[in-house]
Amino acid sequence: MSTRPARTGATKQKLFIATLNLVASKGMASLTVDDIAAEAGVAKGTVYYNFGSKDGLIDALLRFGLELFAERLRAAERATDADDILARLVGGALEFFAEYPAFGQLLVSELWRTPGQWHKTLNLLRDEITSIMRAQLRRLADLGRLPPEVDVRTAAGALFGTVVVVAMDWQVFTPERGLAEVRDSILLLMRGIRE
Amino acid sequence: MSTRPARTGATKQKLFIATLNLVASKGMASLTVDDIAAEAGVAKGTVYYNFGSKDGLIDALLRFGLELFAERLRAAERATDADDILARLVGGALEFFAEYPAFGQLLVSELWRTPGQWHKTLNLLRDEITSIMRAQLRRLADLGRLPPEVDVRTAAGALFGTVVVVAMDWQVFTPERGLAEVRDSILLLMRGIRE
DNA sequence: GTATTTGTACTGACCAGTCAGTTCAAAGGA
DNA sequence: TCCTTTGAACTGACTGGTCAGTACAAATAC
Repeated sequence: MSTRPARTGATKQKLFIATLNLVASKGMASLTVDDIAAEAGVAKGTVYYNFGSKDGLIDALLRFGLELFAERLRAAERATDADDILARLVGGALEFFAEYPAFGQLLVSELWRTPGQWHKTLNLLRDEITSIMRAQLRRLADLGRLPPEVDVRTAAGALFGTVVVVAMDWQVFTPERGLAEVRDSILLLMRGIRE
Repeated sequence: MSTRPARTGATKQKLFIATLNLVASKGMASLTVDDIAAEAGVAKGTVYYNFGSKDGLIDALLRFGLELFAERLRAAERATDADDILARLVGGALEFFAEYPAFGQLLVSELWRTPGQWHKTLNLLRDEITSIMRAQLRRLADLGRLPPEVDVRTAAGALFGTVVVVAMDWQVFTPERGLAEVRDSILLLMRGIRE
């Protein structure tokens, strides 16, 4: 292909990282384009050259991050048995949030916002995530590990909510806990509430 | 308590409702004091007379709403058996989100934001909510319905996350489903993933 | 007669987005 | 080899609008 998209990519990535850093330290509310540019060591105009608008930047960042997230989840597709499916779904999600905690924050604070310009993008990407989860839950159901009356869509939502909230709590309140420990708590819980 | 000046309460409530209406229709991002005052049919100065600042208004609204939420959850305290505990926790939460969907939106989009002025308030109130959940989950554990190795704190987080996400999805995507149906999906799911 | 509300006009900070100008590496002559 | 051109990438001072918060005198409740 073309000889050097490397340069373009570098600037965009610097801006992504700067944005995530600022979200982590100052929060989404006080995120200004001036700050992002300064943090990235780049002129404000560069942001507009590369992304067109602040919304464009956030939109691209969301796509970028959710693609990484989806990749982690797809690890579950390679699972061989039922226990492995759930363990990989939950573990993959936790891995992602451990690696990009600021992204979790960004995701959670934007996902259910009513009208933002990038709401459409988000719902699209959310569908991608939950469809991966739904597919794996359907496998679980086929293996007889999920009662047939359970609505897979609801289950996917519940799984997503559980993992996101537990991951955020983990990062914020008990970061000293290991990933495996947190993952196993969730798995144990999911198998543990019985009749 | 002191005899309540009904009038003050009325104005404050009008402002709460107006704020929730605007959050529902236009989102949190474009929420202005001028709009809120207009929506409530009140002068801008009145907002400042009653709440001191925009943050003061949001802060008070958050306290107000989370207190209502906590009340719904406390219904679980009156549960007699184990199944009833979970059903009331989940049902109470869903009831609340069905009645005040805008509040769910507000809650979710602000809860994990890093530094906002009212973040401290939110975490305080969040503790109130999860401590109610923790107490009930401990009861479940005492009744032998939760494996002793399950960390109650994690379980409370998971339950909270599940209910919030499922409730938001319900309101946004399938509002035609009945509350009982959604509640039962969640309960079924919680009891359904087995070894 | 005190507490609350109104209406209008104002200030000043803040910030997304613009744009005329700069930099520089590669392409293309001569 | 040296000059010229091209254009993509980048710069940062500037603009224009928005909005939280203020001021305050008059009106209206309680």
